[in-house]
Amino acid sequence: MARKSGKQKPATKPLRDAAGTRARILEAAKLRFCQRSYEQVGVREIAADANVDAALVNRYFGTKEELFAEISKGVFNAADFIEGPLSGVGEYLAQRVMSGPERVKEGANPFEFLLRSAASPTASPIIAARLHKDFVLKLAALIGGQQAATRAALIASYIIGFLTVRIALQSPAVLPAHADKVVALLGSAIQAAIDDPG
Amino acid sequence: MARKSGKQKPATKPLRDAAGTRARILEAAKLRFCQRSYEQVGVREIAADANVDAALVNRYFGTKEELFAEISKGVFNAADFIEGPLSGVGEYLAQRVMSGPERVKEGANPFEFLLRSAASPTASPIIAARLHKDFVLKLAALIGGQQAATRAALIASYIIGFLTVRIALQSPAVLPAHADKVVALLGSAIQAAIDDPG
DNA sequence: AATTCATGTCAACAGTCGTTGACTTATTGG
DNA sequence: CCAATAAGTCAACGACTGTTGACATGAATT
Repeated sequence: MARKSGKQKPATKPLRDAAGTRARILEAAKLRFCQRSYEQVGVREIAADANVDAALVNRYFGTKEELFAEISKGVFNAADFIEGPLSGVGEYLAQRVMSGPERVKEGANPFEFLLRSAASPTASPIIAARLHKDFVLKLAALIGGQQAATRAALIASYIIGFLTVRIALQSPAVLPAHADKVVALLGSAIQAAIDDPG
Repeated sequence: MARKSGKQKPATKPLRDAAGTRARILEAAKLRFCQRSYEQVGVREIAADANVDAALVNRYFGTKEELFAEISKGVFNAADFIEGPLSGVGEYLAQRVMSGPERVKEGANPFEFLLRSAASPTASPIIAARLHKDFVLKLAALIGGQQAATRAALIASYIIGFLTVRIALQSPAVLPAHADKVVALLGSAIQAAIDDPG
């Protein structure tokens, strides 16, 4: 019953699947880079999570830096954050950011990925380019108006700062108990940057 | 003329001055920790800046972590940030943060020190405790009202996020050319957290 | 002046890191 | 069925790190 007898797809899954292991390495690395900084995530650690040898990581991606750059490509997705009319985006983003940490599923919060390695000399230029191209400019196009990129960057900075205080520093002043106040203030700050006439 | 002949103070400065070298190490370390993260600042590097041997650093401060903790004691000073009536604090802080990076003199921006090592597993608990005790709680006492600590932590998060985008990521969207817009939006966001009735 | 103690220097240990080359094993094509 | 190639493993290199103990040298006290 459990054994498939179909002829098209191989019944016995191949012990060696390049695309599969490559995907496993990518997934394991993404999770790790969302937890710790670029320097503090080791290739041996990533390899162990993906159940492969450490040498395979370099074999597939060249260097650790290239692996990081590969992951950063798919991390930011402005469309995933902005949906619906612009009027309620501030509160929506604030709520989503406030209730963030427990949602560590397949997606893996882009801003968590960012803030972990924002201070890394190797990783920060890579991250900065992604933030600008894949978030700031896209969000700027959505909100429009004068100096839209500057306003969009400010929105990104609000989110990054809050997640730094909440996740990295684990400040007791922004626990879930204070979610209402946080969402109200952070949400209106974001909304102010969106609605600003320029 | 140049040589002092007083008897009280030694005219020839001693080649070996424990307090002096200790201070030089502390100063050199503070500057380095404001530039890079805890892990990426080496004790040999600090020692070279202070013109001493690397072993002396451990001799004076025990471990690198204890040295970091020692520095973090004097970094935050809420009174240094908040001055005058509360009505103009938002814009004042925003302006100060916007024109920050070039002011790398003796003071060394506390938030620069913070954001560099916010993602370090070793340093972040130390920093988090200082931020809470020496900034959030003190600022909360100043602004008053309900949930003052939460509002103060939000103010800290705005500053941290902006400096992360501005200094660590060097975003082209928040260059000095856009200072007016940045100060207006960031300033009113901070002011909103201050004036909030609770 | 001689001894004692603080101050500074040197070399080395033990560990981790990214990376690489040689080797083994499985899969596929002829 | 055998050879060729892809996929995976293993061990090791070289460079770095924080830390420590033994040693040298300055200053200060008796």
